[in-house]
Amino acid sequence: MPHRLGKPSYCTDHEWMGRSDCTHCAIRGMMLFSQLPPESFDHLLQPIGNEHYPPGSILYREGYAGREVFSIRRGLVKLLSLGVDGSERIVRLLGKGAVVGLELLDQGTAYHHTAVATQDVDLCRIPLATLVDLELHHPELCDRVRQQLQYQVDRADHWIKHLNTGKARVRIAQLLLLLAEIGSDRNGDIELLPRDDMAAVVGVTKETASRIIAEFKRHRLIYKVAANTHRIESQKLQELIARESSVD
Amino acid sequence: MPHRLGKPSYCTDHEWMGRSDCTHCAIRGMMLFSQLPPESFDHLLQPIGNEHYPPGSILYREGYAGREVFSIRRGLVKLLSLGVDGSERIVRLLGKGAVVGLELLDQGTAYHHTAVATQDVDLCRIPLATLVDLELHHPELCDRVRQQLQYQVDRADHWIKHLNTGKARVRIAQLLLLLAEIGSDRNGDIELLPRDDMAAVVGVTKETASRIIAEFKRHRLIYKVAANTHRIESQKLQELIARESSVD
DNA sequence: CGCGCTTTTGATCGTCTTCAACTTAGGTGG
DNA sequence: CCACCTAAGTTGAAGACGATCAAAAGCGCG
Repeated sequence: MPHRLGKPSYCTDHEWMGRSDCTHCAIRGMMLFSQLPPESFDHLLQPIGNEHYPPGSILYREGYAGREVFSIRRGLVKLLSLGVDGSERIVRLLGKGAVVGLELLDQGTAYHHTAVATQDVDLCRIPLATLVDLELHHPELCDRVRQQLQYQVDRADHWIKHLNTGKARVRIAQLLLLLAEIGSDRNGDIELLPRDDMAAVVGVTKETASRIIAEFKRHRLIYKVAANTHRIESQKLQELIARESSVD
Repeated sequence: MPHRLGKPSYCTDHEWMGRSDCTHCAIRGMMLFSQLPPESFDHLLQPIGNEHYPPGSILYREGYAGREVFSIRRGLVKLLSLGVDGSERIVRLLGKGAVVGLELLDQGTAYHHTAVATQDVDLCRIPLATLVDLELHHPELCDRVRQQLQYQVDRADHWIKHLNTGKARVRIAQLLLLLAEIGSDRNGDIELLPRDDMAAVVGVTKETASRIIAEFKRHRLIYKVAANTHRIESQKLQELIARESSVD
C-alpha cells in the first residue's frame, strides 16, 4: 500500500485523518457515543483521533500498558494472542461498530491481545481519560460500555461453539459465514483472510485451510468477483454445515 | 456428534437457605456488592435469595427470558450451548465470585446459555430489578458489573487459547490446571468432571478424554485422595504441556 | 521477466473418532 | 451384607481425518 512511502520514521504505519466529528459520524448509531449530546464533545481535554490503518498494521500489542481504546468505523481487526512457541492464535475478528482495548478500564491492566488490521481500517482513537471523563457526566455511557463487553462475550462464545468445534470443513464454512456477517461490503461480498489467518482462527494448519478453501472454490461455494473480493453462497454453506455436522 | 442431555435426568430442585445477609457474606470481597454500604440493602423491593443446588441441577436454560442473575458463592457452574443435533458444548466453567446471567441487562434478551451446577453450588439469586435499582443509587456498582463481564471475556479468551488449541493431551492437562485454579478446595484438591463434560469442554470425544485421564493416573499426574477428590501434580502437568506443545 | 511470497497439491504418518466390548463404581432391594 | 442393576469409565481395533514434510504452481511487484 502506498501509505508506507515517505513517512517520517517516528510514525509507525497509520495515517492521521483529522479530528473526529462524532456528532456527524456516518455510523453514529452503532458507536460508543451515540447517545451523547453534541455539546459534550466541545470541552474534551484530549481529542478523539480519526485514523486509517493499512492491512497488517498493529493497533496495539499484548502486554503494553496503553491509554487508548479504539472504535472501529470500517474494516476488520483481528485480536490475537501469542503462544510460548511464537505461534499465534486468533481469538476474535471485529468489524464496524466494535470497540477494542476496553480491558484498560480495569485499573493497572495492559492490553490483553495484540490487535492487527486485516484490511484497510478506519477507526476512532479514544483516550482512556476521555472515556472516563465522559462516563462521569453521562452515566448512560456505562451501559454502552457494558453492551460492548457483552458483545465481545457473545462473540467469544460464538467462536468457541462454531469455529472451534466439529470438523475442519464445517469450521471453515462457519468462518466464511462470520466474515459475511461482520465484514461484507454493500454487495455482500467479502475479502478472504490469508490461509494462515484462517488456520489461526479455527485451529488447524494452513495447508488444511488451503485445501478446504480450494475445494470450496471448485464446488463453487465461493468464487472471486474482483481482486480481493469473493462472493459466498451462504445457502450452500449452511447446507454443507447441516450435512456434515449430523451423524449420518 | 455425540449426544448429550439425552434424558432430562437433570433435576431443577434447589433448596432455599434463607435470605442473604450481604453485609456478612463470607466472601464479600469478591462479590458483586462488596463496595456497597450496609444500609443500601435495607429497603430492597425484592429479596436476594441464598440457595443451594445439588450437582446436575439447572440454574436456567438458554433462550429463557428470566429476570434473575446468579452470584456463585461455592461450587462450579458450567455454561453450555446446545447444537442443532442436541450435542452440547461447554463454553465456560465458573466458580466462586463469578456472576452469571448478566446478559439479561441488555433489554429484551434471554439467557444465552444453559447453566448447570457441576458440583454442590451455593449462590445468591439476585432479581434483575434489584440490580438495576441498586445501580441507580450506586454508580460504582456499574464498575463491578463491567469487571464481571471483563472477567468473562478473559475466561472465554483463555478457553479458546488453552482449551481449544493443540493436541488432546495438552488440552486435558490445561483443563485440570483450570479446575485447580477455579475449583480447588482448601487442600488444593479438585473434583474431576465426568468424562463427557471434559470432552464437551475441549472438543474431543468422551473416549479420548477417558483414555487421557486414565493415562495421567497411570503416570501419577493425578491421583485420588478421597471420594470425588483428586490431587493433581501441577508442576508435572506444566512440563507435559511445554513438552508436547513444542515442535520437536 | 524474474523474484519472493502465498497458495495449492501430493504422499506419508500420527492422532483422534468410531463402534464395540468389557470393567468398575454406586445404589437398591432381597 | 450381598446380589443385582445401571450408569460411568476403560480399553481394543479399524479407519477417517488432519498434521507434517516436500514440492510445484500461481500471483503481485519491481
